[in-house]
Amino acid sequence: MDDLAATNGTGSTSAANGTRGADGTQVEAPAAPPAAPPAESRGSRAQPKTDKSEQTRALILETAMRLFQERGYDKTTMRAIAAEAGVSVGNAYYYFSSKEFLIQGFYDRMTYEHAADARRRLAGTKDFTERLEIAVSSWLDCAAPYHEFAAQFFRTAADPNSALSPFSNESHPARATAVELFREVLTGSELAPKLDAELAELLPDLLWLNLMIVVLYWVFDRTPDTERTREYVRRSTPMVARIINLSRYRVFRPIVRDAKGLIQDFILPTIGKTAAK
Amino acid sequence: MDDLAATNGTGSTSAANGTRGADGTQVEAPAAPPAAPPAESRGSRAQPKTDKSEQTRALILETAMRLFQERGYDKTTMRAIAAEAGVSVGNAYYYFSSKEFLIQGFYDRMTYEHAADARRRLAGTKDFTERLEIAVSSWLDCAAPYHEFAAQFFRTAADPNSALSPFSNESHPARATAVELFREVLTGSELAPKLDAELAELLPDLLWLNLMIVVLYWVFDRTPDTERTREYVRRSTPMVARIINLSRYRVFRPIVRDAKGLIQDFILPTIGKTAAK
DNA sequence: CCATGCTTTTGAACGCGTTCGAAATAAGCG
DNA sequence: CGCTTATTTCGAACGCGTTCAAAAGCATGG
Repeated sequence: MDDLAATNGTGSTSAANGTRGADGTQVEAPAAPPAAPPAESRGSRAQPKTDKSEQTRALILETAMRLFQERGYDKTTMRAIAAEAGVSVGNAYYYFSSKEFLIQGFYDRMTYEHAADARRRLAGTKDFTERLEIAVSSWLDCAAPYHEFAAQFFRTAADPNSALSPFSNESHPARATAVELFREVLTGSELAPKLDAELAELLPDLLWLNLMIVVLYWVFDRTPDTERTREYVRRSTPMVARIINLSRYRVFRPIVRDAKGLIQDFILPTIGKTAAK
Repeated sequence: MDDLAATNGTGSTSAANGTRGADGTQVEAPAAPPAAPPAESRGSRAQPKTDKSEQTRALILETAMRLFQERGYDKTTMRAIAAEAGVSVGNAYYYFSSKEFLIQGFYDRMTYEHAADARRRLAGTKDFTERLEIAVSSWLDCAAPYHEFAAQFFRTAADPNSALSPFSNESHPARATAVELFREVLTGSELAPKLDAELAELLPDLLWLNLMIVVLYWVFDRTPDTERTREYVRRSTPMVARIINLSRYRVFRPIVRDAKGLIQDFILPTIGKTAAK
């Protein structure tokens, strides 16, 4: 029960540590047009002044992420992280005000890798259903190595008191990155021009919500290689696409209008979109 | 911030200790047709043998629940519970294998009170939309005193590794109680006979899922008296009812059929319904 | 009456996340 | 260079959930 990472089924973006510079800052982005790097600044204690301090911070984060993957979240103690990184516990807390904030960095990176991987795989595909499935499947691939550990992350995300929750934390950079990806999923398809402009404006956020549901499913999925979740995505994606498509027809107008209002007034404001009324 | 219970709208089963037999088993059920009592047996360490042991167990649970309400979950330490109950920490762990299992009892009781309160308020109402809103609003009322504390519970529920999660724990008694309530919400309305039998079979679980969404919203709601959630319920309930109603019409047949399949194959099995295929 | 085997109870001890005052180091300044 | 101030590093210590070996109670039966 030591080498959990071995269950990773996907060949893509396999090296977890390789694509990272010695100073810990992102140096990859081989083919990712927009999308800013994680900018792992929030959640820290104080913005680092010197170079060396930035290095220490990065070192601690790298070490933590490596140990999380190797041993899981609970079994990775702050003392172990500090020891492995060659610093004191107090020093770790100087840069990360709690163990949870280390997850933040983890999640940010994964989201960024997901966006990059998805964009790579989306190139050339025009069909909306296919594009949506690619985007979601790409997430499953990128998240696969962290499945066990992700349960802990999800637990944290479900805590409204936590600053990490993608629901409550409005300026969560990872959320913005993911929503932007889904915007591209939509605009890059031949479905986009046919849709009501107002609805099209909401869709990226809704598709992100759809991803969150998949994530929920995935977290609870215990089948090998989360095969069941993959099946669920194969099955549910065409339905999601169909519902969106049907929204254009007359009969569905009133219900779509109501749903739009409900989402605009009650859902989006809650997840960060500040009254795009 | 001491008397949270004062905001509780329902006058039902007010005394925390009163309606409990000397042997600790439930003896209330003044007017609740089906619905088994919480049966706070699971999650314990070993089934108690003697009378005195059952008393000790009940005393610890009562004390814990009282302190949770008074101080919140995190600030209520196991040592404090033990001290307040007049036992040792080790003894508390003899009856409850972890602090989480104390929540179980808490949640079970709340669910039971909700079912009772909702049934009382449902009497005489036939309109499905109204009935659904009553059931959900009743939950909000019953849960109101525990809003702050509930965040912690939700966090626990979102952990797939926890035995408490209503999602992963198939035989969660609270879930069965709640689903049964929604079955009555449906069957007691004049909408029920008009629906497709197969769909009607799924609906109680789906309405419970709908409640879970409301709970999610509620947990994150920071407005006073969770007024925003109440508004959300007022707004979303008619829409849910309308969608169910529309499912009868021809145009919606194919999409409803697909959704039904998806739910049967992927959703219900995950939340405990063992392949009602 | 003691011996035996069970359930119940105890509280010291462990490992954890986290805090905090103080030491070490670096940076500005006359 | 010394002095002062800010930044960074340290590690002992605190309070927590949890564990465990041992003690205490308690029934049974010889």
